[in-house]
Amino acid sequence: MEISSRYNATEIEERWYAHWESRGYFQSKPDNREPFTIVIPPPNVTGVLHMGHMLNNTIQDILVRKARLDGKNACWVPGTDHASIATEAKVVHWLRDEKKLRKADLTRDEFLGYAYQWKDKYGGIILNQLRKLGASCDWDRTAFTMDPGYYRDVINIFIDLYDRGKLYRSLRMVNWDPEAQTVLSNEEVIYKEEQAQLYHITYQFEDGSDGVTIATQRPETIFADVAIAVNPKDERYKSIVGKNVIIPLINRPIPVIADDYVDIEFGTGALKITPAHDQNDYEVGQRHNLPVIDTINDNGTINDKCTWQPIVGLDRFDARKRMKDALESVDALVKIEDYTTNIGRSERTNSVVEPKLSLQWFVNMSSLADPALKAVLEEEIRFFPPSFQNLYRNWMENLRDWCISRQLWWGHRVPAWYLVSEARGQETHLFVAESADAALAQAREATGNQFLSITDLRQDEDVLDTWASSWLWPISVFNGFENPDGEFSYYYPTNVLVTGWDIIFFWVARMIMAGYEFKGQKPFQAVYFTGMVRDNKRRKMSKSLGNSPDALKLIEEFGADGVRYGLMSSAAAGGDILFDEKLCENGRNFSNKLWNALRLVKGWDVTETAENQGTIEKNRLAVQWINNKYQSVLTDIESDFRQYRLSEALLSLYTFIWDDFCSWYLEMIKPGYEQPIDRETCEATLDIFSKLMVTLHPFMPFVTEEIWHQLRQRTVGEDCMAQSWPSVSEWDKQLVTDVEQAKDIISKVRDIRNQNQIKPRDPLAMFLQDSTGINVFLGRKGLSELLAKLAVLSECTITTDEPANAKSFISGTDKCYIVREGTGIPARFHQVNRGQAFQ
RNA sequence: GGGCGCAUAGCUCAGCCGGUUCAGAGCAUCUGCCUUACAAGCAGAGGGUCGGAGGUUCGAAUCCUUCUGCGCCCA
Repeated sequence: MEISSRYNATEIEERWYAHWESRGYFQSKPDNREPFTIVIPPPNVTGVLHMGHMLNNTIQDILVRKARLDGKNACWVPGTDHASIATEAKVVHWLRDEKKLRKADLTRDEFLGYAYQWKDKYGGIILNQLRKLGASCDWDRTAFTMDPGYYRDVINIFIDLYDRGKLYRSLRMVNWDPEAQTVLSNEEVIYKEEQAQLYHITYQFEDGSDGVTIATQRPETIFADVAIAVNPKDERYKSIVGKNVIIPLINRPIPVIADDYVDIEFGTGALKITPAHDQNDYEVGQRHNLPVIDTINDNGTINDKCTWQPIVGLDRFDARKRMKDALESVDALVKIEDYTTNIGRSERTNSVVEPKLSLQWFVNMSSLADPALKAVLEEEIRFFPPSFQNLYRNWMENLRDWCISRQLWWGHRVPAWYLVSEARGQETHLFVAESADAALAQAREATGNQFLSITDLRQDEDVLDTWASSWLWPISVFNGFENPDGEFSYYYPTNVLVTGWDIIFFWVARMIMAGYEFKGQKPFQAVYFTGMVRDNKRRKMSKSLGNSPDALKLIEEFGADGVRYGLMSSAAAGGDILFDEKLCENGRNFSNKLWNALRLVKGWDVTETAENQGTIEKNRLAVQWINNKYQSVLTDIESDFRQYRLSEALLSLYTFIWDDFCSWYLEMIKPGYEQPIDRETCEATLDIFSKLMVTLHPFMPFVTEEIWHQLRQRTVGEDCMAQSWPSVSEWDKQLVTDVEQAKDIISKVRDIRNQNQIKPRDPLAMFLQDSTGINVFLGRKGLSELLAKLAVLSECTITTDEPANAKSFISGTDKCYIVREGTGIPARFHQVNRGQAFQ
């Protein structure tokens, strides 16, 4: 049969994926085997595959395939996240651009109808793309964070936390995204240094005398000021504490107060206090019983609490532009200076986040954090690499309560009801319940009014933060809340979570909290943190930069195996990957190398026995060597897997296959042109080749499956992915060492050829300096034949004298001499060795 | 401002609970090859005071101190 000299990935990959699926290899059901469980970090339901997903899912697939080969009951649960804010933003844009609809003009139900349309159209695209990568997920288990059962779990957990006093509603300073018009958690605000300007503004005393100069970056907020604060230790201002100053332009008097919070060094040492628009100012205001004047609307425009009319209705940034001239007109502006400061922007909309006082739902973190912190510090949950423990601890020890309500519609609606009779934001009765009816029953009891009806209640409009649902993922996908004694008890805790370190707080920490809080158990044994995929300039790959290659095109070009290789070959756990297509090219080339090794092996004619005894011994030595060295490599790989050093495992396999198996072993046993090979060697070669395919399978599943089947006639179900991982046994270290030395000698002979322009085919004579060691070495059966074949020697003998005209080199402690045919070979060697032809 | 981490070949990194895989790998570079599996290839080669300085030790890339330069997290 003619086999193409190039390996063609695309046609082969599709075929084998379909085959595996049809055989049901990806499916898992509880049985008496040891389980190996991974839950996928659910991608955004309407997302598309990018480099980060490919890296992350390749790693999971490697671990799952390895576990299957190890005979474990491997279960990889796929699924998607509803991604509340991200998806809602996409739906809003879609409605605006294509349907010419504004969210504000739709009812909640109408909007959700459209959102589901969107989800049905784009949801799950990414899961199909994962199939192209070879991901061996149990697709029957595909979960979604808003599936009915999952939804119920999220709501019940809300109620449970509320009932146990760990979840509450409170008016607090929050991060407000004026564009999305929702609150954000601290983790959703990205702080970056930006150029800004510091306005030095003078507030005169009430009597019109000089006054105090403050520095602010936000001059438009002076109308919300309620005080000027100075440090009580600041000599400059001691005398004015207690006096009043007036806000420029509106001439409203405010007191000068003293508070330790003020930094004497910063700006002028005097600070304007604006409790509605700054977290720290809010706290200062609380301490001094100051009022709160909120001058900014939810959408970021100035409202009429601002008593300076010219900016009312303007966006806060447009308002700021008006301040320079206005302040100058009343002589209040001392100067404007440039400075750099950290500005917080919304992770989703990139708009500048507004600190804002708002009534929201919070989860009390302190009681949840303790066991979660302990578990990681005591390595009940192991982190790879372990250095992420520090980051984790740092965050866990400085936790603030988690704001879990969001002013969005797409998501799990807060299961709280209020009395219609009580004004919004002023509710004194809360009814937290799994349904309106249950809330009504509570309401009737609480009010003593049996005539209350559903219409007397209104449900909270908000939905929950996405992470307030995904923190239940490892539990809920196994139905661990409704049926804790079912398969949940078999699969949980899961074995390993593979995710990017950038969501260690959002998700990893919270899953750990949820595991202990709701199940009293960790959610996973280990966390493998992947690095970020960056371009070769170290920039994070992103759509906006356009530096991210199209994932599917990469797979088309290099094959899924090639891309998997490319991603893994440079991906130490936790370390960032500087991605280069070159890496995938190496992977594709590796597939091709394997393919050509197959072509060689399949091209041989087989005879029952080798042509002579020397060949038999040489081949047996080669076979023993490759099998023994394989054991040593396999031992390393096992150890690498235990430590999640997947990149190292792949690299040592790559080196072993390419260098030892292809470049050395196959050359050792390769018969001469159009010569047959003996059956014993051929069979041994097919065996080791097959084992190599099994070992490489987790990393490069497609090409290994294809070659596995080409190597031998296989029975139905005898597939590479369904094999047993080869077992590790002791190996003959001396044998391996001896052949390694033979390789060293051969390389050095080749180097001598190179340096002396001796053609590879010109035979040379080699003499080894007599010693005990070299006698044992050369006495090994087949070894001199091996040297003779690969170094192309006419003879290979031990000598006590240095031959004339010899080139010499040292291998280990042994001295070797090379002599060109007919130029310096001692006569007695001719007599002894002539006629013992090496092939 | 508080904390964590990194610095090893031209590039990307491994080694880092001290001594026989200790100076490594891949890529890149150079030399020679269209040698009947593979040019997506083959055979070779060069290249590093392990960031600087000091210390502990019989012995340091590895441990300690300090300096320099970079990165990250939190405020």
